[in-house]
Amino acid sequence: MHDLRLLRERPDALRDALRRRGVLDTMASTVDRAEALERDRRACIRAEEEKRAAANALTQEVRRRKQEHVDATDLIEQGRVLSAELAQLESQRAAAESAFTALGLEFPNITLPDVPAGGETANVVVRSWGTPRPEGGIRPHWEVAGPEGLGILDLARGAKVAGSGFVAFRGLGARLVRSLMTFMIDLHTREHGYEEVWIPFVVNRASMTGTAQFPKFADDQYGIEGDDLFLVPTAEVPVTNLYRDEILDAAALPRGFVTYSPCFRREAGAHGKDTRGLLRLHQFDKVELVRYSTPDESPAQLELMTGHAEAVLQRLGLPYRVVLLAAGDTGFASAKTYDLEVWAPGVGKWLEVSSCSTCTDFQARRANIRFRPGGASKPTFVHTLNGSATAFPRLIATLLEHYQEPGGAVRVPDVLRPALGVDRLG
RNA sequence: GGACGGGUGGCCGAGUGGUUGAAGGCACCGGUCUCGAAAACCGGCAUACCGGUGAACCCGGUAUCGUGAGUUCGAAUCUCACCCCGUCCGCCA
Repeated sequence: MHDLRLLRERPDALRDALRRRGVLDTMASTVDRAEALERDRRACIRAEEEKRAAANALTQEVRRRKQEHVDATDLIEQGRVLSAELAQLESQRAAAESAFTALGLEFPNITLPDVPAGGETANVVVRSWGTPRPEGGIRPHWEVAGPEGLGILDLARGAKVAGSGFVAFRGLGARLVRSLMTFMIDLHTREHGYEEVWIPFVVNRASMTGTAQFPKFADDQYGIEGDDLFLVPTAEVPVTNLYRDEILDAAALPRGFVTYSPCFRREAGAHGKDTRGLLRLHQFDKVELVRYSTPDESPAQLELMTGHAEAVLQRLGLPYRVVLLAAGDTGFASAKTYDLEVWAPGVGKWLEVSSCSTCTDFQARRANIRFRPGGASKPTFVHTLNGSATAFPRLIATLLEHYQEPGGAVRVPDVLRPALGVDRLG
């Protein structure tokens, strides 16, 4: 959600932002309707407040007469009429208001000026690190990890107990997951200054709306039967909502939180696309970074946080590239996003293992997260940022492929050896 | 899940139908006093929205006492539903 005054004061700027995302055509009528509703809403407010002022004055007069023991039945009758008219206006305004608010939630964030316009093809590789390993002779991770190979990944039994898109890690595979969690959280707390948090893995509707999964992406979420609760699609939701409806201490900004969580996604509409092995799951694990910042500092904070995510890949020795997403490929809540992609020589593709975004004040408005700049002045919205650092399954896939040896064994990077207890798999 | 108690401004805490946006206290800000500080005293101290020439300042209006709905000319105060907190019971990792 933006400052909805934008709609009133600079509708062209809003239209331009939608054009850069390539959604202006589909949203044009939404903009028009929102503008009309906003006019209605304000007209209603004026009329209603005028009438209410009259009703309040009348009430005072009734009270005065009663104190003086003068008959007030005529005024009470007038009040009754006013009150009925008021109820009429109120419901009219409430209708316009809720329609307007609902529409407001449909608008994506406005991308920053340095984000290229256009769709996926306009994405820009801004830098890369390490040397991608050539594809020749490297088997895809699902072959080396499966029951015929290392036996650390059990796709069939994961599917049996839950369904396709759910996996079981076994033995050193399970231990690898646990090692990654420890490695990443330790890195971010000890070297990057993040506060570690452990959070609920289910959230309520308000939290989902705060970070903008709702209402637009409700179909992608798992809901819990009988309760108005939802499995977290990313730890960004509970962590960003930790400070919903609060005013933060300006002196404590910027600040960062790191957490582990499983992530649950229905992936509605993504069936059949890159679904082999660990490429796309309904449940996966991830270490997530969330930062709160003042508006001034947030662009630099995005660079900083992206660097923190990159550090994970560098420590693991995995070649990667940093991609600045074009406006049309940038997530709904994000104003600017860098994807981190690691080369997977077995699959022969760059795999996205991290997505680092600044949501500017978009989520902060929805979730009402503010800070008081310079002591006494009015509270303003913080900027929220989030980034995976990193997601496990695709990272495991690239580890299994990048460090694969001719016989199918896999070398373990140094940083994981202490926690894993071995220096090679197989 | 059951029973009872409770949710009032940054905090504590009065207030059971009518100048109550809300007593009092604390905290905070400004001032007087003081060499300075403390104490004391004086004053200030919510937010959002609508409008007054779409700035700042100021002025008028409206809303807000957990949330929503209802009763009433009028609701912090009465009714209902829901949410949250506490205590006890049950159940349970």
